[in-house]
Amino acid sequence: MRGEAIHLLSVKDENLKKEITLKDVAEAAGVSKMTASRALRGANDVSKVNVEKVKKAAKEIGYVGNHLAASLTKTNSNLIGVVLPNLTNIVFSHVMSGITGALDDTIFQPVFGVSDYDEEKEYEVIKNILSWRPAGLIVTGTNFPESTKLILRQAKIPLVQIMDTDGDIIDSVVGFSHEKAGYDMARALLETGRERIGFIGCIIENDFRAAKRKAGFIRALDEAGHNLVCDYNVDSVSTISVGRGLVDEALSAHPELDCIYFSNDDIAAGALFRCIEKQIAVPEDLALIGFNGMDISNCFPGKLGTSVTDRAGIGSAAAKILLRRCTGEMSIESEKIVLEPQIRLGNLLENSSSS
Amino acid sequence: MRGEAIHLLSVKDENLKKEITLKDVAEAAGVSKMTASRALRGANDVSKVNVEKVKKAAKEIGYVGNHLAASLTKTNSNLIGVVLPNLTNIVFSHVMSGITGALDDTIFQPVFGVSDYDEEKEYEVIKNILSWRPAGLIVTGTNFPESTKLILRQAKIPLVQIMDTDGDIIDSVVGFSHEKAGYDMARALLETGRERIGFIGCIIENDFRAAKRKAGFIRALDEAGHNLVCDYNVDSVSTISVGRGLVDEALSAHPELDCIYFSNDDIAAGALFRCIEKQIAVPEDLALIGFNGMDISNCFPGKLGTSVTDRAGIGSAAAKILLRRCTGEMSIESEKIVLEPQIRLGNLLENSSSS
DNA sequence: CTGAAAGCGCTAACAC
DNA sequence: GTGTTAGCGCTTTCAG
Repeated sequence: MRGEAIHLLSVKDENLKKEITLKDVAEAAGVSKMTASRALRGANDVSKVNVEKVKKAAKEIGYVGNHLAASLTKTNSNLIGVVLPNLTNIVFSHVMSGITGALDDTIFQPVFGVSDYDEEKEYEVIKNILSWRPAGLIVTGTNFPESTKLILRQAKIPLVQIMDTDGDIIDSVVGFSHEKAGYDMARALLETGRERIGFIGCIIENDFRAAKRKAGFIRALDEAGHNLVCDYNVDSVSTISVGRGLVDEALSAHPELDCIYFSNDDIAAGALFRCIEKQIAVPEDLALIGFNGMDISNCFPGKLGTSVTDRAGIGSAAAKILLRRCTGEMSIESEKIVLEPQIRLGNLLENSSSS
Repeated sequence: MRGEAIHLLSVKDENLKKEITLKDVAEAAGVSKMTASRALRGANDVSKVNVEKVKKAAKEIGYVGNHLAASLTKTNSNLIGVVLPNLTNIVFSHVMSGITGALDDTIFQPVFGVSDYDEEKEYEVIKNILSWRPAGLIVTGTNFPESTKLILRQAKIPLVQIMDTDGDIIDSVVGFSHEKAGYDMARALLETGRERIGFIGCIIENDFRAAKRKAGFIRALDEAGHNLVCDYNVDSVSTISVGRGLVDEALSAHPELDCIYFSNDDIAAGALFRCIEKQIAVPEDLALIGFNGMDISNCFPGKLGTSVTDRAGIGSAAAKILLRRCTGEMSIESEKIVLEPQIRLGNLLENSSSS
């Protein structure tokens, strides 16, 4: 019994002792902890001989630095917090991709949270991420409840809000006005002579940006003396099949439609697929307009209209702002970067009744 | 000069003093740091009165805990490392989504890294993430160079390899055999009577899984006494347009083709779009087979074949393994979870020459 | 149930 | 160039 207990103890001891620290590296290299520490980061004031010795020792004993401890000595860590509403929507994957791309080869690592378009959850996620004392934070959108804005401000770290420039801006922002994007597209469509325009969308609750595009779109129609011919909205995910179904419904209820504005490219593509089956000429008889300029918007080149957004560019620009503000002098001011979507109407331009 | 210096100092002091710590909470609540600490986590041995006092004080002074310091006292943090090859491919977004979903409402937060299918970079990313002393780690794939396997093993934390079950498994694994997936699909196609089968893929270097599917596919053809009629491979991203272009090329060079296997759904869909334009009957005259069962594989229901994979399920299962192993007794064993893809051939089944 | 002391692994600041 | 000292904010002992 006793022997076994001792054995267990020694095993446990071995596991605990396992953690290889800077001290071990220092001893193995025959220098002090400080010299080892300095040598392992970019050595400024360490002799070449010692740098070599330390790096060699570290590699040999398999030393893995402890960012936790290192960060504790500074006011914050080398983590960059990222809060996105969703990841199944590939738009945000592109954003995330832009962020990770910009953070490549830097000392920063993204810590990630998803809000699921839920304000409560978003608050909790942000709070949790702030507990890791990130050097900077990227959050999506400009519509936050007061409580969230409070902790964001109190964090006293560089903050970049992305995607949307319409609402409240706390610090820096990268994106564009979705209201304007919707407005501009409506103007462009009206210019091609289309007037009997409908809307079909998958705008889930709290997707403020899709709602803003729609609002801007309606505002432009209104200014031109038009209304939406029809207005369908479903709370769903499988957007291609939703587009297939709703375009059918819309066309039977409103055969006069000559254009439909969709909340995104997927649902517009779904509608196109259905129109191809029904042999409806797109865009000649019916223009279909999506949003984002994803790969799928080119499924049949020229057929779908869209606003091409630079998702990765937004993520990248946001991360770069943080890099500037976290590494450079703290004097760097807040920035506002607007990356306007590019309207692409394809064949619709060749078929405008005004030409 | 002197006055200014003092002023600057005092400003700096103010900023530094800014950090609100547990001590401040304790003082505000009139208890010791320890009582405050215990009260703020799930209090077991703290009087209800004190729990209330502490929580109230914390909220009032806007205290945000410091996970960095908390983690330093334990052997590792509440971070979960996640390393994926890529995020522009929506497959990995779905995986990530599954991971964050499973980590919701837990104390764990994902720390994220992208390898870009580059082994060097993957090694660096893993090493960097390990420096944050994560409680567990999720990595993609089963093909790692020796150096990477070494640090993975030395980390002594629960590890889950995802997506692929074919290669070297270090600890736990969630995914399926891509070799078998390719093999099974070829068998299924041969059973429908298709025999003049080609391959078109976007398999970038180090995308071991796509390569394994292709290898398994070829093995099944070989066993049945067949060869690939044609074999196109490009290193590109815009897969829809690649599919459009390559199917044209393949058909003019090999008009006898009755089936094409693609490396994924996007490129298969691109090919389908082109075939629709050319009025080629799919799948009657030409079967097109993708992989993953993404939304786009249903663009024209029944037309495309595919293997439906559960990406989110893989991410979720991997995260749950880590949760079990990080929170439960450490005695929990390694796990292997296989989530086989489901073959979906759509209209091809109704058109098989064997029926 | 509560508190005091010690220390997690590292680095800034100051000696030498 | 290099080493020593102190301490980041928290939690784990262990003593009340």
